[in-house]
Amino acid sequence: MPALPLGADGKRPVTINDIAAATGVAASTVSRALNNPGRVNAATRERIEAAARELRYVPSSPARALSSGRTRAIAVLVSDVTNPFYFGVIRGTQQQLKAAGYAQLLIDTEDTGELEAEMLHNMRRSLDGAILAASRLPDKELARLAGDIPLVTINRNVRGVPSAIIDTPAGIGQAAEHLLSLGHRDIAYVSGPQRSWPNEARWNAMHAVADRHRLTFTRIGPFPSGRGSGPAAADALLNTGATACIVFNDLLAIGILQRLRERHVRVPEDISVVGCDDIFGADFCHPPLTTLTAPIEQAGRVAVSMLLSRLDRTAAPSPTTRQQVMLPVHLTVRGSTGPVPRR
Amino acid sequence: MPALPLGADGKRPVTINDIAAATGVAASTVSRALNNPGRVNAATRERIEAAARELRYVPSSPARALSSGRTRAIAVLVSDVTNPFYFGVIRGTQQQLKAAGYAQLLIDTEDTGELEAEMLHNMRRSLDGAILAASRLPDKELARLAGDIPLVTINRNVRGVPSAIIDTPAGIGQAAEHLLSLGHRDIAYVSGPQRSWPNEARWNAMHAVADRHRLTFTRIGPFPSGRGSGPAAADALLNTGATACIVFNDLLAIGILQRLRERHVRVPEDISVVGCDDIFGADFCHPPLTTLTAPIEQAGRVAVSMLLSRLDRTAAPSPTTRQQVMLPVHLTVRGSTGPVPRR
DNA sequence: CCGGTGGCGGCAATCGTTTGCCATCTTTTG
DNA sequence: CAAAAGATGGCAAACGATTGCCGCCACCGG
Repeated sequence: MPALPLGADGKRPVTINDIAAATGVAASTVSRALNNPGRVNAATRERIEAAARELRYVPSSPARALSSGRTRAIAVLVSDVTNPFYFGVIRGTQQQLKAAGYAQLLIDTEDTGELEAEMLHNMRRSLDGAILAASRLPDKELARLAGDIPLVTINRNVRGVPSAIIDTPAGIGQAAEHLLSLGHRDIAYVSGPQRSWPNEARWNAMHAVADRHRLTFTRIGPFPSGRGSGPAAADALLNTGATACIVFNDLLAIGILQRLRERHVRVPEDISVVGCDDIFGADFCHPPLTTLTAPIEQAGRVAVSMLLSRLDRTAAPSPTTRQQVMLPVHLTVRGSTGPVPRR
Repeated sequence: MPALPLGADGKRPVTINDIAAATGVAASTVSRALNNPGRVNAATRERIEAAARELRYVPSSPARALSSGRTRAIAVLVSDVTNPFYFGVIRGTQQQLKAAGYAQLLIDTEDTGELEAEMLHNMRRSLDGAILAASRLPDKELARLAGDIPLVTINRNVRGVPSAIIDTPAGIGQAAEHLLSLGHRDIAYVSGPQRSWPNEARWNAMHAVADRHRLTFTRIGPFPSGRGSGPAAADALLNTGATACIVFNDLLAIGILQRLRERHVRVPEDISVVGCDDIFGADFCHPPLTTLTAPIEQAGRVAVSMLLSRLDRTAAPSPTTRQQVMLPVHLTVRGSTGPVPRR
């Protein structure tokens, strides 16, 4: 006999066969009664269901996965579980997955593309699909992996891979207008990680605004997107002489705020700071951060919906579901932005 | 034929049999070569390994789980994924699990004991064990579940269930002494959720300090442990006339800080506030929060180690591993505490 | 009265591994 | 040199479900 049953308390877990024996039907009938109700007589089905309840039967997901090929597990890959941005993603996906009866496997890729690809490849067999929040993988490899296993990305636009995109670039427009209306002309973009797709998109959006107003915005960075990069970023920022900045994300912005405070640069009197995402903490840091509020949880939910709808569909291409869902953001003005300082 | 293989791109996933065929040995030998290297001749093993690499073989975890009874998956149950306290837990467990080759299943119990018990029961078959961070279950039921499936708790002391305990109560002593030395005599404890075990432990510790100094501390609450409870808690706090408080956790403390600010009560000039846990944000809220710094990630890592060591051990009771690991905390003094106001 | 049809249930194969047991061959030992 | 012991590999039975296919029975229409 292989490994002893989990319980350790002697009783072997209840299987479909126990129910079959208890009700005097075949195991196959039990399986059908439980999964495919229409296929079996109402009376026997009820007897079976009663027995199942009685014996506290719980189906074995490995066994089910083995024979059906579906594991009812979805992986959610984030580049760093401690980044509060992902809290929203985790929560949103968790909610929707639970509602659909799927398990959520959380994977931290530690910001490296190799680990990401490797984990994905290794778990391929035990997953029905995966959601990639902030993938660091090159487009090509991403497309290849999407052939291996159903994928949905968040904030990453790759041809052939469905995705939920938070339209922060559009918000950048609002943020820039906000700063311009306050009189700022020298605005800097504080860049996040180099391989990050949203990072490029945000800078492009800023650049477009600059062009429209016949201005030139500067860009500094790249910086890793943690609070730890705050000091370096803040110092670089001060060097540019800009009176305002838009920062890749709130985490970095908060780090900058802290450093500016240390250096006795007043925010917003001396310099205005705008973040992106509106993460936990953006409202109670000091000063409270003006930021682009992103519907992060919603993005998680949408990503799950897209993935599940792709799984249900029996390999039909289905033109009904969109391949890209764009989610709007809005500017939330708090205390970190103000009028341009007079020279 | 049941459900089509995942790939959708035609190629059936590589199995152990493909390797067997490629190398001219039996499937069982392949299995042994890969899992039990000593059991098979070095030369053939190498041939097998080469073939496995060549074919990019990845074992099917469901199949493995089915026959071996072990899934190599561990659930981590938290009561609310958005509570930053759990970020540390999630990260700590994630690290250690990944290192040991286990998958992490994250489950949000939404703060209800029923859901917690139900999820645990339903997933029992597909898990090797579970880590309960902040269980809301009664001791008795917890002990029962521990018979079903290997369990380790964090911050919860139940006879027979191993646990990693963060010794916040000891820290409470430090915090209280800190406040006493600043001249405070009227100190309140702002209570967290009623069913929370650490909550009681913290209050008991405070009570003990009060007794030692022949003082009486007041207790207000219970409050749900979110920032949303801040206003109610702050208002109740002001009613007590206390000049300082120790709050169940940082999240609630930050909520209180915000409300006090709204009501133009100055911190720490009018009232001092101490939190617990030192979560993300405690250092950059306003004013920065004096708090008990808890080794949360470490708790997660320790919990995983305890669990895994229990799993490895072939059902031996093993007196070597401790059943309780106590982790020390320390007081981190920041800006939210100061001398007692003069009347 | 007979063939067709549909409802219902059982049989058995299958999913991909692990593992107990046995067969063979090689070594060691007394 | 025979017998015991060890090394190595194969066979086949699990593990617990799902599902294609077949058989039985009842009912229906012509």
